[in-house]
Amino acid sequence: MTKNVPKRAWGTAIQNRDEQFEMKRQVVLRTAARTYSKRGFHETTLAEIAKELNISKPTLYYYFRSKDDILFECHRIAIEAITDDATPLSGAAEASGRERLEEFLKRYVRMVVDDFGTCLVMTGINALEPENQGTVVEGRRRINNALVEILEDGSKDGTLKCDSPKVTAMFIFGAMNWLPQWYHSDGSLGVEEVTERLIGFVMAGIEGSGKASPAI
Amino acid sequence: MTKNVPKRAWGTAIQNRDEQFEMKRQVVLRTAARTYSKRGFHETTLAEIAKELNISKPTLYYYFRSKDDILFECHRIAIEAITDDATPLSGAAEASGRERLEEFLKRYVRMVVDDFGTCLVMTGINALEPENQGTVVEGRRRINNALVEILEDGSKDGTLKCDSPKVTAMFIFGAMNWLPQWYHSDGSLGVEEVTERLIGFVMAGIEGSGKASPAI
DNA sequence: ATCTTTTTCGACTCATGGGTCGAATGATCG
DNA sequence: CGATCATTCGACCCATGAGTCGAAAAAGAT
Repeated sequence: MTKNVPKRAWGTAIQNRDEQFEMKRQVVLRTAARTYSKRGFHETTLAEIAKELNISKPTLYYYFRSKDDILFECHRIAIEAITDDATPLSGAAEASGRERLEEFLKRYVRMVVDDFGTCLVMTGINALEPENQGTVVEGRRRINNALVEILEDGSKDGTLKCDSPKVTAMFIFGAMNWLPQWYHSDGSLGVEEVTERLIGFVMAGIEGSGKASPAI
Repeated sequence: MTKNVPKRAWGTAIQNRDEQFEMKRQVVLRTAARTYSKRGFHETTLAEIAKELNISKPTLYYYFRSKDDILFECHRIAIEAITDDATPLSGAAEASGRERLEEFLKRYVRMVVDDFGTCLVMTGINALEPENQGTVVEGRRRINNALVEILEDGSKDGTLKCDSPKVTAMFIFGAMNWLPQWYHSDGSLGVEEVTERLIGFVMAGIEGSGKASPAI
């Protein structure tokens, strides 16, 4: 049952039809993700996206079923970028909690700073149709659990002193999900530096989120 | 030039017309803020809000100019809740940076957990008409600066060891602005407890956001 | 060159929901 | 008890933008 893969002239540099199709889809998605993030989903019209790409609105419908569909794909890509990576979500089992946490933070920041991640975080799920909402919520839940798990494991192996991992996880996600609101990769501040500072902030913060603060 | 304040029967318990008017406005705003937050601004129709209150859509227009206007008012109230409080935004001048930070966090959390604060954080500014957008952005900028200032002052007086206050401030706002996404005041976790943990997290985290994290 | 399939778009449809109008109802006052 | 003002709503208007259709152009295939 070997697939009938056609020999092609020009080698692999020049794409065949299917590749072109897929490529165009990707371009639409990136453009959409950026515009959705910048101007908001409902404020963005398909005509706008089409214009940006110098194509017509019906052409968009040749590649996607609906406006929601485009948004959903953006979300899916972002979630997949973390979920389906080579390494499992909660990191290599043999690594310490602290190491796995650092790795997780790096990956998440990388994701959230990218067009699709930014889109995931900045456009709510409200716009999605119910069925797709479920999928996205489920994906986010898994990412969520992964972090909580890491924090718990870190507490057990002693590399992270963290009681109330659930609450702490939320603080951490908050700090990261807010990134797209202020961080612009073309600014003077590099992603690496921000990531470093975030890691520092979180690592130190974890110790503090358990202790009661001094009496008021 | 004393204002002609009319004597009223029934004392102050029963409201006069102006008070009723204002009261009804408030009720609309609260309902709108909640619905906007829960379902999203664009997913919410005015008919819906009207129905929830057992009134008709045109009646809403007797109290507000437009759908945007309602949203704007919600944002305004939230911002005012912090900005126009008795104490100045950056806290009493004689207090230490650390004390002022704690106070700021408490006030901000209180605000963001309230209906209007939640609405401010969860509905983007994209929906607002340009002019109002400016006002809201300006308000948020001032709150932003207040926190940065506190962090800077804390570094100077030695009660907070924080270089890069701007980045740190963003982490902090992120952690707090994410609260409405997961925290529900009717759950088992009290606002006070969350606030305590947040303060702990932030206080400890600040120290860490300067230090470079250990090499990988 | 001609036939087939893929890709594109001009010109539509149409549901939705924000916003308006004028008339009806209710309160207040002299 | 009218006269006046505040409040409410049923019925309407209408701009907008998502989505469709059928036909034309482009790209391959034979």
